[in-house]
Amino acid sequence: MVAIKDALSKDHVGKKVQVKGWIYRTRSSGGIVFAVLRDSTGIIQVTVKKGNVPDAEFENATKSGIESSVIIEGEVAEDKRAPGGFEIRASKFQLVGIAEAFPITEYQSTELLLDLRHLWIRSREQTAVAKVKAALVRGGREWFHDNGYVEVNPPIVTGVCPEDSTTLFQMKYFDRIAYLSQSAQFYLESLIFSLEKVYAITPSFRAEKSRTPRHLAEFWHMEMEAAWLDNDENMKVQEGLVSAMVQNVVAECSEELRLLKRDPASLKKMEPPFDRMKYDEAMEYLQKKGHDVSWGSDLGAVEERTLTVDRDTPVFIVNYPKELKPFYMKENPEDKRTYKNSDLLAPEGFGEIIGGSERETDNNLIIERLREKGESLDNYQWYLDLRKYGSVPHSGFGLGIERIVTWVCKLEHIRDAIPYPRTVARVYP
RNA sequence: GCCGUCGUAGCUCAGCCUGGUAGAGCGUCCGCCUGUUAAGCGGAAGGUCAACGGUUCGAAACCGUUCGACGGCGCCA
Repeated sequence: MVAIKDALSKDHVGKKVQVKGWIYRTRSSGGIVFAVLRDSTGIIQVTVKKGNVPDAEFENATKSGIESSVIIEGEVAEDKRAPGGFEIRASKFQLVGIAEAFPITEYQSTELLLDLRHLWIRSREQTAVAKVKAALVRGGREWFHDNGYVEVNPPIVTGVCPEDSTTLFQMKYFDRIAYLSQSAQFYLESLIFSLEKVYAITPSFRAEKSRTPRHLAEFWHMEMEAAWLDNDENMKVQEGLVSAMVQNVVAECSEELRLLKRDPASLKKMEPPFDRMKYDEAMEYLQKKGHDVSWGSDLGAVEERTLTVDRDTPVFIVNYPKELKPFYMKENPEDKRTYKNSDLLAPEGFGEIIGGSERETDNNLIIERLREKGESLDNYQWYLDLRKYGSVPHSGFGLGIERIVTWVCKLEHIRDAIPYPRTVARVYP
């Protein structure tokens, strides 16, 4: 058995091969059937001529529609008339599983593709995205490993979360209520006191009723937390990690990038350091560009686009006003109106992929901020404990894996960065 | 939560404004075709026009309500 990608080469010309796959396109012309065969590695045209295979097999070839699974044996030939320049001239056509009329045809609506997601994920684009995503994650894991980070497994079912409690998914947990995790941050913070440098890759859940091309209710979260790390060092970790992830895609996914129409040269530029822009500078820049913003304004989708649309590498926006960010961030001693934090925005208008900060170590400040928000301290006792027993300066961040996939694959919508996107309107299939 | 668009054949859509017996392309089925490129030619089947209510002699069309989907904003990663 030969992978289709490998059959498409001069090495195999004149040789007999066996390939297994699914029919991607098919046309017949009386005594000859042209079937384009797809496997996980690529596509190749197969020609089945009457007389070259047993009559019963030829009959099967004429009636096998798109997505029928087949095993083909035949000789590889170079032929300009074949898509891709090579074809297999079948001497055996074994129909394994005949396909009913495939519901996804030339013209498709977004709605249909979402309803038939379990079939649409067979598409070449979805396959390429899945491979790029795997390469990104593997690149990230290797970078963490090479830099002394330990992968840990925080809980998904939790009693308390770092974000706004109105956006938590509630679940019945025996005879009480629990929540699906929005972030592993607090648990990672607890683990740095022994492991010092940790990371986790987990699903995170947000019950935000967001209807945007950047939001999922369930997304994969790559989070890191490290002791003895300040916010500047935190940004160095982020740019090192993101660069390594992207470079791994460049190294391993040239075919997928071609299919996705993403120029690898544009990704090769992702090398540290990334630009840093203070929040104040971002505001000035936006005002110059005609945005109606002032100090204290949040950066919305439109603002992020303006900040990144003309860039070809990511940019950190540093030191946001406190009121725009959560309570656990470290106050910036140089401007007490702000935190020691950063958001990393992907270039070309894609926007935020990472949010990170140095963490507040002063329990009094944390308690004060929680009280201002009207939070019950009871839920946070264990978190406050972390500052009581040998507290250290530390920082961390969360990276949205589907966000980075969307950017690297140049996708129009984040839902195509995951096989089964979970959004307000979709939990099926 | 807010703003917008849409729902007609298996799929993609036209028809709606200006009410009068439901259309096209693709797919499917049948026939022809030994070099097609999501081929070509001929034929056939296929519709409770999202649902409910109203206006009207007459509603896919006009009005209302509901449901569903999609696009955008906010929130975030």
